[in-house]
Amino acid sequence: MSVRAAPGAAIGRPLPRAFYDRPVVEVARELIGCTVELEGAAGVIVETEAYHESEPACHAFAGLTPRTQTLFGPPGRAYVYRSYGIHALLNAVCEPAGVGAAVLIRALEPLAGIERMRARRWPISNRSSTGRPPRNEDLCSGPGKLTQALGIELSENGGDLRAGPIVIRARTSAGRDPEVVVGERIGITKAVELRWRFCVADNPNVSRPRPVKVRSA
DNA sequence: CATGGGATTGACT
DNA sequence: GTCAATCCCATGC
Repeated sequence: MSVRAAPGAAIGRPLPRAFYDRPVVEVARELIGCTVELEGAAGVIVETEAYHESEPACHAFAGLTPRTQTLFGPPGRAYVYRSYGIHALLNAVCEPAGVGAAVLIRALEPLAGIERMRARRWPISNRSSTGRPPRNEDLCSGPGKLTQALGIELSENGGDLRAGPIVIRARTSAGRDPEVVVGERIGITKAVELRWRFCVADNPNVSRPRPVKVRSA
């Protein structure tokens, strides 16, 4: 990246298409520390997983279908799909057009618009007299939670992650590189042995289960 | 057209 | 630890 964030800037410039036009596991590792934002709500990526058409856990494994069109499209777009009938999950499409691959964004550290996130995660209808507002580390600590917190809907599918509405920005040069650990992907039944999950070590916003093995990446 | 299975979460035993 | 909610879509008849 030739352009450096201005001094004091909280976040960097949007990641270029070329960033995503690379092997998906590499991109998953390097998205750690970047930021996701939508309409004033933003967070730092602390957990990702890679998916590639060559392995059966990836939706693109089934080939080009109406569902996987975005996955096989140009890199740098959002692939948003509904999971378990309830949650919208956010992915960043990677590798050249024609190759089905994406990085699942699994957890964020809330950075901006936090009260808005809390309101989305704790609507009036869900409040009981005994319940307490969710802690910050419960707002985005899972792929379904973070899309709810940011207000990401299925209509964002196919959107350009450089132009928005969802924007992913580069990590700033300020601060140390986070220590990243790798592990097996979560919630899948096929190709479970691939260690394509990347997490910031000891970050409370990472989803459960936390990686057992602590191998530095 | 009917069926079944999720890249999850939260409530409950 | 178990389990249901609920929608999209892939698959098969």
